[in-house]
Amino acid sequence: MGDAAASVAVAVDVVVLTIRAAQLSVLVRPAGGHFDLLGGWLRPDERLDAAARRRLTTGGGFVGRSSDAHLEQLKTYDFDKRSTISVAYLSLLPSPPDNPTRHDRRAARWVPIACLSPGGDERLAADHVPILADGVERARAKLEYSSLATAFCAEAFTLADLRRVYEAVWGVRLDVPNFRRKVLSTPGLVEPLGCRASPASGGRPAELYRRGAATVLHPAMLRP
Amino acid sequence: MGDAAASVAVAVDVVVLTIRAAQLSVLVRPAGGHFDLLGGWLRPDERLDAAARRRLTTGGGFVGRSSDAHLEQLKTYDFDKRSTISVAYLSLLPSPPDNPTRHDRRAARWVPIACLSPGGDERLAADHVPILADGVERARAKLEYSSLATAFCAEAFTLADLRRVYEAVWGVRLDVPNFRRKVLSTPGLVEPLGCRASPASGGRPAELYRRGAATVLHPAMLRP
DNA sequence: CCAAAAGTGTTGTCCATACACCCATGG
DNA sequence: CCATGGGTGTATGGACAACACTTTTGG
Repeated sequence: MGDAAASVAVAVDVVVLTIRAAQLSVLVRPAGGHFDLLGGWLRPDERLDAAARRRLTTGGGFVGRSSDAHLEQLKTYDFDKRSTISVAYLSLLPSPPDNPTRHDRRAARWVPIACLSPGGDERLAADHVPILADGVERARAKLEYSSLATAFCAEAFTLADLRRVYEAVWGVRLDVPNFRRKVLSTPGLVEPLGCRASPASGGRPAELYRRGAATVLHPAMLRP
Repeated sequence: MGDAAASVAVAVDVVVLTIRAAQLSVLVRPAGGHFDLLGGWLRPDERLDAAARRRLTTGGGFVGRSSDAHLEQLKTYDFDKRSTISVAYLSLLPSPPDNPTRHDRRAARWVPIACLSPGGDERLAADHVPILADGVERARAKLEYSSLATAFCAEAFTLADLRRVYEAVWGVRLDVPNFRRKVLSTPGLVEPLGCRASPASGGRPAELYRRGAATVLHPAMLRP
C-alpha cells in the first residue's frame, strides 16, 4: 500500500516468574514509588528474542546465569502515548537465590503475585499491569497442556516439588496420589534418576526425577 | 537503562481464515510471482488493533463489512532485515462471497491452506510462511477450548455446519452423534432458533442454531 | 536403646463421567 | 440420504483407603 511507515520506538519487557515459599512471584525493579517489570529499549540491529534474553541475563545483576531459562514471546502492547510499543516476553525460572538483603534500592527483587494484585500492598506501573496479568494467565494455561511446570523446577526434583508448582501457579490443592499417577503415566514428562532426596522435615524420602523429552501433554492436566 | 531507543518500522499482517468448500482457506493478495498475506505499514498515531481492523475492512475491497469479525493478536515477528517488525493478527470469517471472477490480478482471493503447504501449487512470501503456520495452529488449538468455531459460521447455522468447521480446521472426521451431544451439553455454546433449514440435498431438515454467550468450553472439545 | 507417634511417599480400589462405536427411527 | 435419539463398552480422572519408609519424641 502507499502508506508511509510509522517509525516507532520498541521496548521489550519480560515477565519473570518463579516459585518462592510456595508463592508465585515476579521479578520487579523499584522505580520511584512503584515497581517496573524487567525491560528496556530494543537496540539497533538487535533481534527481539535476543533483547529479551539480554534482559534476563543482565536484569539488575540478579538473575545470573539463566541463559537456558524458558523464554517465550507473550504479546505486543501499545499504550495511550503513541509511537511506542512494547513486545512482552514470559520467562520461568527455578527457585532463585533470595532477595538481596543489602539496602540497594535499585536492585531487582521477587514479589509475590498476590502482593501486586488489587488489594495488595505493592504497586506496579500501570502499563505493566495487563502485561503481568497476561503472563500469569499464559503460565496457568500452559501448565495444562505442556511440560512447562518443569521449567519452575531445578535440575533434579521430586514429584512433590512438581505438584507444589501446580498448586502455587493455579492456587489450588491437588490430590497427591492422582497427581503422581498422572505425571508418571504421561510418557516423556519426567524421568527417574534412581536416587532419593534427603527428607527436609521427616517422612519417607521421595524419589528424584529430571525433565523428560516431552513438550506437550496428552492428555492435558486439568485444573479443578 | 541508558540505551538509545531503536526506531523501527512496524508492519501489521493479518491471517484471515475461512471455510470454503470444506477447506480451510486463507485470504491472500498476488504480489509478483507469489502471494502475500493482507498487511501494510502501521500509520502514525494508529493503534495496532485499529491497523489490523483496517486491513480487514479495506483489504483489497474484498472482505467488505466485517467489522464484527473475530480478530486477535497472534505474535510479533522480526526478520533478517533489521529495523522492521511485523505484528501479526488472526481473523476468522464466515463463508464469504466467492473469489472475483473478473480478471483483476491485484484483487485478494481465497486459497486453501493445502495449496500453500510444502508440496502445494501456490507459493507464499517466505516471511509470511511462519505467520500463516502459527495462525493455523492457533486456530486449531483454540477450537479445542473456546467457542471460536462459531466465528466461522454465519448468523444461523446447523450442527452439521459447525461440525464441518471442526473437520475442515482439524482435518479429521468426527462422529456425528457424539459431536451433537457434546455441543448441546456444553452450556452457552449454541442456542436453538426453533426453525429448521431447508435440506440442501435431500434428508431430514436440520435444526438451526446461533452463537451462545459462552466463550470458553468446559470441558474441552478434544481432537482425535 | 527401644517403642510409639507423626509425617510423607507410594500403591490399590471404587465410582462418576466422557467418549467411541453401533443401532434404530423419522423426515 | 441425513438428522436425531438411544444403548453399551472402554478409558480417564477424582475421591478415598491402605501400606511403606523415615524422623521425632518419650520412656
